[in-house]
Amino acid sequence: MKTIPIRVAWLGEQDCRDCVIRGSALFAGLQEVDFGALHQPIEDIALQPSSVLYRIGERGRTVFTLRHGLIKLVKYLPDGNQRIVRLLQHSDTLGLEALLNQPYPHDAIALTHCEICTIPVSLVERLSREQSRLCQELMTRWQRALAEADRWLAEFSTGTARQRVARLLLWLTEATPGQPVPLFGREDLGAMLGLTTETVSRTIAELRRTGLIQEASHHQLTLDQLELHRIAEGII
Amino acid sequence: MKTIPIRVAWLGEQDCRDCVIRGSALFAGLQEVDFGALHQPIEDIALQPSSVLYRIGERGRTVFTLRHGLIKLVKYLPDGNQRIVRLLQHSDTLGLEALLNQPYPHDAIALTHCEICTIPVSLVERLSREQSRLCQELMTRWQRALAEADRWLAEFSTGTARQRVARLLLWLTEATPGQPVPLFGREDLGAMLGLTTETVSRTIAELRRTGLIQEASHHQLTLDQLELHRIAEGII
DNA sequence: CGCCCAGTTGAGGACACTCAATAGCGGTGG
DNA sequence: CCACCGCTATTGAGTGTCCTCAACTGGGCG
Repeated sequence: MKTIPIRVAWLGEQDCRDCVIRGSALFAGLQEVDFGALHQPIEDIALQPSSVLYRIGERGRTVFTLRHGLIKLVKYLPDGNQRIVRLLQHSDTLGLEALLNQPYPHDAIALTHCEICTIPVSLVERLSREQSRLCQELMTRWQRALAEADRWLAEFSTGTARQRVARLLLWLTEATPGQPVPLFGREDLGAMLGLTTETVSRTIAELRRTGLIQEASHHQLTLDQLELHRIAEGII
Repeated sequence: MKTIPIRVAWLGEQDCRDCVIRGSALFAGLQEVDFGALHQPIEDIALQPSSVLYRIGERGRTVFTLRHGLIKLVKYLPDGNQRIVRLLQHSDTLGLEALLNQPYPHDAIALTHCEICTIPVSLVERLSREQSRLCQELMTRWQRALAEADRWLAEFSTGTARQRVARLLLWLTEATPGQPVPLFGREDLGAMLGLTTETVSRTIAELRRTGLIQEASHHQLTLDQLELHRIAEGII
């Protein structure tokens, strides 16, 4: 795992510079937080594309918040195939399982350049003993993950290849409306959508030919959202 | 919603008779629990097959624990199709979203006869303010739901129809090993596996013809687990 | 410059979907 | 008790989509 220490930062923070402790999402609203006496410091690390944050089965003592970038959570099927179960974006939390002393249930692998806060479980445990408000915040994180999981099951596992690709592209714009959308490797796209790389390739080629997507710059797409929506919903 | 009040019971309880408060899973380990002054009582209700516990979008003030039976969580796609996102079994928790003042994100509908505990959110909120241990229990519930969701995404949305059906049947035996497995309507099975009713029907007919499943009694199957495992993993 | 990997494209076939007709089951009423 | 109805499950034929296997292309990098 290639990590580059940068600076101290916190869960769900919008901007890093003035973020120290107070403004944080997870720790927001807590009074009298004592951050002293940590065995393990909180830090902010950077990951290159395709580097591994953690592996399935590892028992970490760390929870992560994604400050910037995209991370894939990967599961492996008995037949050796892999399936990308979810993508995490800005301000999402990873590795909550560590709070329950459970091994991580996926591989977490960077898809783009990522900046990630590492929070020691011990800190969360200590604070949650004193501050019941933290419990609410944590549950919100769990809930968000579950809602995403359900959505992936419904949207990216049903319908034709065209529909699934369209839905995924639209999903990617949601986080950053108006911005161009990063395009991933065909293999990753296939693993997200339950399709083969060839099918994804063909589908994207066709969308490009009909002008619904255009390569603005290197691996950056601009979308015809209206038409893609119609495809996603099966109108076309 | 057809409900039949039965008796007071608690989250995750194994047996109802001697369950009052102490032995409960969610409330286990809490000291000095004061159950007085509840606006809304805790009760145990029963549901008939295909009756609705709650609907998507409703804002309930209740969390549920399934004591007995099977419940499907249903999502609806933009194109009108429905997808069963998860099945809940004995001792699973439903409606945790109510704790966060969120609307329920699915329809919850009974597949079999069900017995369900209803727990007012107000009680959980009050207790979690005092007892940090409850937070841990709640997170465990969230984690369990998320793990199931991920599993459904991996197992029931990839592979051939044969594989998916085999995996689902095996999943159903896990909760009650050795016991016969209930067989649902083909439409429900299709919605669980992302297949059409016809495909499910054909697949099950073929499994029955080859003797891998046998109808022990009315809608109760006995399985050739060994062979089904081989199918599930794509060895056949 | 040439290698290597990722993406594209093609041909053929397998699988699941669609539409449609039939069979089976359970309930109701004569 | 049987006849009839309605619903669900089954089965069939034909089609379409996606998968498989394989060849080819092109860009990035040593």
